[in-house]
Amino acid sequence: MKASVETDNQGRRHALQACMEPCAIERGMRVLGGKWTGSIIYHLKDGPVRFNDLSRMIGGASKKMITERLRQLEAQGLVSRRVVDTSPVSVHYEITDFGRTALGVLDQLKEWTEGLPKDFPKADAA
Amino acid sequence: MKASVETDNQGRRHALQACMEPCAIERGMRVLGGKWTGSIIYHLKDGPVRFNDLSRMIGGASKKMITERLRQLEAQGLVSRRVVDTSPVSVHYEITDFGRTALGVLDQLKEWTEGLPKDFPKADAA
DNA sequence: GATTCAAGTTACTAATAACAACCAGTATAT
DNA sequence: ATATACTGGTTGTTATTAGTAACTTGAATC
Repeated sequence: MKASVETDNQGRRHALQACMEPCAIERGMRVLGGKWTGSIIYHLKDGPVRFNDLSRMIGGASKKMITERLRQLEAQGLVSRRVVDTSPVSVHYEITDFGRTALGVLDQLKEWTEGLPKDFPKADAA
Repeated sequence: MKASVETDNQGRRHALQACMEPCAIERGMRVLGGKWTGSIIYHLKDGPVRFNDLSRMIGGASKKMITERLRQLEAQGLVSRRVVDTSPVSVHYEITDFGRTALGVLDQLKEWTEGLPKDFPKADAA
């Protein structure tokens, strides 16, 4: 099942098993790889978090981005949204069981990243 | 080492361990999560591949994207580029030992994605 | 002599991400 | 009482990124 390229009897090259629709890696990245998506899921792993708290925890991301990603994750069933009738109302975001299945990937990514050289990426590797 | 939010004695909320610089998940995603980056690395895992072949294998990506990603991966040391003096010249891209350290993450992502429901993401989950 | 291949570039357009400022409504601090 | 901080977002506008198709130079093949 691996992609390859062959030369036919007329010297023309054709791809076999080409990923014409994005293959697994790519599809997965589009679910988890959006900017801040991984961080959001990861910050929800220990329990529900309120919108503004999440926004505070993920320092670099604007509220707009947080909102967009949460909506997307909610639509995909990785995260659930619950409005609590306090005053002022609070909104809790919680990871779903389905969302938890992604934590393994994120854990491993985190571990990999933490093993990178401290100066990575290097200055010349814009 | 987990992020949290606390309320101080004046009722003000502050983030602890906030990810002011992008945290590990986010930094990792920026290395591996660029569009097509994961696919490229993954397609190099079985040995060197030539530019146009790679381009053929990754059907959805334009040559421009492939070029850009390869340059970036090369600058970061995950992939190496070698010009072979054939006629016409061919250019081989090969994953480095360092690049191989990322394969674990990609493998797990691939597995996770393949376990997703066939209709994922659902039509209403734009 | 026209096409095919190599490995890319170039020019241009579409989609995403970025921030800061703002909104309504409530609660607390001075 | 009034100013500020809180709630969970939205709006407007500007960067940055991704996208395509067409083109390039030079050698080999039909």
